[in-house]
Amino acid sequence: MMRLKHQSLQKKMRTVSSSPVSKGKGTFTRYDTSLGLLTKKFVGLLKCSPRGVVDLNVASEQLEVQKRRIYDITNVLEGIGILEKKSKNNIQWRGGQMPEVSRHEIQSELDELNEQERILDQLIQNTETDLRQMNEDKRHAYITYQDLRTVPAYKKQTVMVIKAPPEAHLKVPQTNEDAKKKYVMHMKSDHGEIEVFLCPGDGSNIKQETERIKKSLSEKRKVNNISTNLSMSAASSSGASNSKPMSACTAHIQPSTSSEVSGILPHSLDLAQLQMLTNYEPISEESTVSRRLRNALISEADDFNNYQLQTEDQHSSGKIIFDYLAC
Amino acid sequence: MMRLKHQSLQKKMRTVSSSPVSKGKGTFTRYDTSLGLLTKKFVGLLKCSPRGVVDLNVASEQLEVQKRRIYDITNVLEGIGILEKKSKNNIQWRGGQMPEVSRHEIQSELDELNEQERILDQLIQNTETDLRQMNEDKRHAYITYQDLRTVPAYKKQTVMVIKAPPEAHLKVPQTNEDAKKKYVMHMKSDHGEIEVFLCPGDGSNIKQETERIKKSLSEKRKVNNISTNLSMSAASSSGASNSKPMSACTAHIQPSTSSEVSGILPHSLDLAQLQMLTNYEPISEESTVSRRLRNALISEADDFNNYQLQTEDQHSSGKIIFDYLAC
DNA sequence: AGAACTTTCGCGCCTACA
DNA sequence: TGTAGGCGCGAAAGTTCT
Repeated sequence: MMRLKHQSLQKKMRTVSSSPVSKGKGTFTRYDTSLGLLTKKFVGLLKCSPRGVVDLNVASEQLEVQKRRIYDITNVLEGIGILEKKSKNNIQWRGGQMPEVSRHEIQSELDELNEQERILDQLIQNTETDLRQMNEDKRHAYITYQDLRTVPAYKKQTVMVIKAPPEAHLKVPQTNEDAKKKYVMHMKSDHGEIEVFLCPGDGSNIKQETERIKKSLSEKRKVNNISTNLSMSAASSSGASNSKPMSACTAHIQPSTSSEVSGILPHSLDLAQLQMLTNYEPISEESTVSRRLRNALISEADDFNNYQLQTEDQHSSGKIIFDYLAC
Repeated sequence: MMRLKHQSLQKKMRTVSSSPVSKGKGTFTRYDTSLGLLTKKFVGLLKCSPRGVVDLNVASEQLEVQKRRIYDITNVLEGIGILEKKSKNNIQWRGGQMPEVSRHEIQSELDELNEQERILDQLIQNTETDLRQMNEDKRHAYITYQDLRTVPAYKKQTVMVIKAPPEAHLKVPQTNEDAKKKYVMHMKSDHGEIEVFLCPGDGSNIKQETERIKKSLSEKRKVNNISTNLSMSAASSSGASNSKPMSACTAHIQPSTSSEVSGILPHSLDLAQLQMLTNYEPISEESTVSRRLRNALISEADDFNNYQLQTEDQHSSGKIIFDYLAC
């Protein structure tokens, strides 16, 4: 082969091409003669060669490069097995499968996921069993004020415990002025009574909140809708002893019964309620929590749109209704 | 990066490996440090790297090569698009499809084959049509002595025209002493008569051949087998006028009819016979021609083994039999 | 903006090998 | 006695630090 000491002539006027930042016209960057680009060209040449056979000398002059560079390419491609030296100066493309890198890796990832699924299935199984057992013996199916206050996610929240029959409906509709500290809550029961317990944070203005609810309840009862204003920041943020005696507010709302406030949570809660109270995650973001709450509590009825109307009709026929408003 | 002026230390004791002719122990050939092998190693390293990501520095020391070499590899692999520079000093394997070289070629080959099939279908179609038409109007369904003699492949052959009913059987069994100039031919017909015409080459010993056959026929008729000796070289090899009057030998073989020799081919041939006579190729090799002939003439029955026995039974009940022997 | 490094890699010298 | 190809120099291209 030719021995060229310093032939700057070789670098003659290149066909003006280059992808990355080839500014100026006559200026050609390193990219123009790069191995990568050359490889592309080489493969292109291979593409239109019959049988995928290429003569290296031909390639060399066709691509206007020293043969030395061609060797670089063929050697590597041969290395990964997609090329084949057919004879002197002749290589041939060999389609075939690529080395299938990271196959083992995909496999292990798959195994991992399978194991994960298995574990989750196991957990579901366990939980179902537990629930079944728990449902059979409800003697200890209750929670205390302490239990509730221990839930980290509820620590700085205003917490209300609602006791209602299974078929009861609860809705927390999307407020017009979203993202505002204003929450509305509707609830109705066809067969049993609804009880609402306020579980304020420690040391805060319990009395104030309780008073508000009481006031609101007694006021609104005449109008079918019982609502109350309760600032969300009312719950104190200063942590203190959790072991103090239960302090809650209960609102029994029945047409024939007057509302009252109790300092003790009832000894038995409905299963569904228990679930919704214990099934929490340690998430502190308010919006998330409230959204989760909404999702958790709303039952079958999506026809709550008609709710307001129905209320009026059914109130006098023994239905229980409770509406709550906080801003 | 380190600048190594002439570090023969770099080429230290290699891990003893090498596939092609690595003789001696300490001796390591160029192959040990070849780009091809290095590429294999590199891919191997890639294989067990999580996510197919590899740090070039790590690869460099792991494979015990200058980083420069790694660049050679990555650049080429990047060129064909199965690697990707993820960031400085980091590349990532990209599975994906290979450039699919010579796809266009396969496609064109496919097109070509399809076209070829189309043409063949067309030819079959035409032939069928022609045959149908020909069968409807047999007025011109005959060939002359000239026609036969014009067929180049038969020019130096001894040619016999056989006229027999469609259901007739013909067999040219494999001779024991193969490749010898000895041919045997059996033929039988259940319903119609068999006619055999000899079409000798021009100027040759027609009379001799004819006489032989006649003699043989009359001799063997009593023994059920009609055979004749006929040297294959009898047909002349000196080409002359093809237009001379038809000269052939006909053998009518019927139990109740005496054999005769006619100088003229009959005016109508059976379709199948026409086919077998005209369907030739310009092949001059004798063995090929005879094999083709055999294939063309043998009909359904491969049970010709029983032939000799059957012959005796059926000869008297109106079956026609013709055997021919040439050596 | 540009000095000071680092990384990338074109390029062709030079030799193992046939 | 060439070819095939290892090998590393030194410059271009990128980064980081003034």
